[in-house]
Amino acid sequence: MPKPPRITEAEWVVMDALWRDHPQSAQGVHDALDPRREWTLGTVKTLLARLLKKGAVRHDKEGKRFLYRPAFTRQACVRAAGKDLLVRAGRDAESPLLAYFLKESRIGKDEIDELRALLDRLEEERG
Amino acid sequence: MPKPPRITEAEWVVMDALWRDHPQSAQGVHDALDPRREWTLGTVKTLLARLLKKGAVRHDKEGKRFLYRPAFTRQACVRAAGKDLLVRAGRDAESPLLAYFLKESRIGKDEIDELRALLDRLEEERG
DNA sequence: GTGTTCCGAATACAGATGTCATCGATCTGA
DNA sequence: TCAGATCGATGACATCTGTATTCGGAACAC
Repeated sequence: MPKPPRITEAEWVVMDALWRDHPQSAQGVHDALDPRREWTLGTVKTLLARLLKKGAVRHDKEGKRFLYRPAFTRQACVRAAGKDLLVRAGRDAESPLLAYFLKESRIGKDEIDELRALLDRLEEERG
Repeated sequence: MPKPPRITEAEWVVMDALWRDHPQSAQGVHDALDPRREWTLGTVKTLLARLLKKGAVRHDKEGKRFLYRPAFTRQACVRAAGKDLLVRAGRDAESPLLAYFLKESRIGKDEIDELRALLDRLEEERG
């Protein structure tokens, strides 16, 4: 199972559109973007081409054009990015980082329960 | 209270050395780096200059040379980087990201308890 | 005082990134 | 069959990043 490649900021925007809905044509991705981000179709095409080259998306021909789809789940990419951050930030930063994320995130009751269960399991493992 | 600027991967390495020990000269930072990262002194100087320009470090002259020190705490920079990631990854990714961090991080019992308390407080707030 | 050493400043340069425009092929409708 | 409308491919180009060198001056060593 290959690892997700590193995805740049602009590329995340395109991936996000594809995770929300796929397969999609370049035009479809462009249409799906928040219009406040005034990208031309050309920009979207370039990003798709780069994502294709680095293996983050796949495409199949459908008639005259291509339909794109993510090659990795959002979760896998998020994890890879998270790992990158952890490595950069260093051990000393883990706990504050977690606390920060907890406070900032909008998770609801279900997720809170899930995380609590996770903590219980963690505690058990680590003794 | 200014926000920490965005810090690139190579720059993190230099910041890490400064957070560990400061103020330090460019030479001192270079000496402090893991030697497996075979950077020349020149590379370190360039990175320090860039960090200075973007306001991530400050320096004071000490005789012939400069002594550098971080302009922001590690925590502040880590948080800024974490926020960046949250924004990029999108709402859907928050919970998996948290779960991943919990599993991957090496936090100990005390931190686990702290996080549990944080979850309790969160639940209360959100109802 | 002259050579040597160390420093910061400036410059270099390839590759990554953000953003677009152009081109040639193809499909579409009159 | 001919004018548009679309596509993907390719090129463009400024900025950012990673990595390193060169230069002119200050300090030190004799």
